[in-house]
Amino acid sequence: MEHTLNIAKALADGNRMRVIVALMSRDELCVCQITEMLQLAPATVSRHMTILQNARLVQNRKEGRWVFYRLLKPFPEPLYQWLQASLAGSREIQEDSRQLQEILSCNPDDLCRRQKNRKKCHHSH
Amino acid sequence: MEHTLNIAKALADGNRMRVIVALMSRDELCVCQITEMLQLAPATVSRHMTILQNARLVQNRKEGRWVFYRLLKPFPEPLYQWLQASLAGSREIQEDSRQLQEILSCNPDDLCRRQKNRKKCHHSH
DNA sequence: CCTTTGTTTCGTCAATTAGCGAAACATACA
DNA sequence: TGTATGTTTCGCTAATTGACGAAACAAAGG
Repeated sequence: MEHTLNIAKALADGNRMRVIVALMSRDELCVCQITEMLQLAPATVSRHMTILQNARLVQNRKEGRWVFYRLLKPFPEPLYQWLQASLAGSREIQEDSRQLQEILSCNPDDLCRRQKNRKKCHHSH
Repeated sequence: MEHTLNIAKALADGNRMRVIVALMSRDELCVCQITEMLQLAPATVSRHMTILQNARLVQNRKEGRWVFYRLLKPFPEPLYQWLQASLAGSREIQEDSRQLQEILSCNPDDLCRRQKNRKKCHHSH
């Protein structure tokens, strides 16, 4: 039961659920892109991704300085269908999807620059 | 997303997952029977069942002093299939199933008497 | 009524978890 | 080799959660 329970625990967090659903239609996402979508500290995102990876829901691929995550294949089919059916109409998920289009339209470099600027901005407060 | 997340949270606990799986093959179970299976305090079991009910995974029916819980229909089909497939071979679940046969073989009265005896036994330590 | 009994609610405590910043790591590039 | 940059690990804090016992509730039966 342990593995099944780990999957349930991995999904029992709103941010992690958003990531999984995002990956269901996006093939792969870089950590910095996920960070942008969730609006969390990189350290926090990294921690979430580790939990998802330990639950064997995602896998990662390094490319230079970037780490890209994707769903681990084979992804449990019933789980996939459940999330798909349950969250298709969710406002938050749709908003994530819309924002991801924006995020993906610029390359990771620009994205990370944008994040750095935001950080500076926060410090000025 | 809130409802979907509530379901994931409801399943993200070993004891609650055991209850759901037990109800997948047992139609309905009394609180005292679930208490016997999980070996937890009645108050704790009641709390778990409330969480499952708020997630709309179970419903209850009162009969005299007893409260029987069953899966709420319609139970999300993909979720049902996922649990079925993932936990069919689980040692713990099989052990629960075996023990439930025992529990169900005596009527609730005897069961609760047994629980009371165990409680007295604990006090004597 | 009053007692018994099964369940739930409440209050509390210990354990777990999500979040962050700082520091460590790792990789590219000057 | 040194610096910049993306990611992860570590240490800590605040919030959440699971567990229990005591007390409240609800239903049956003397």
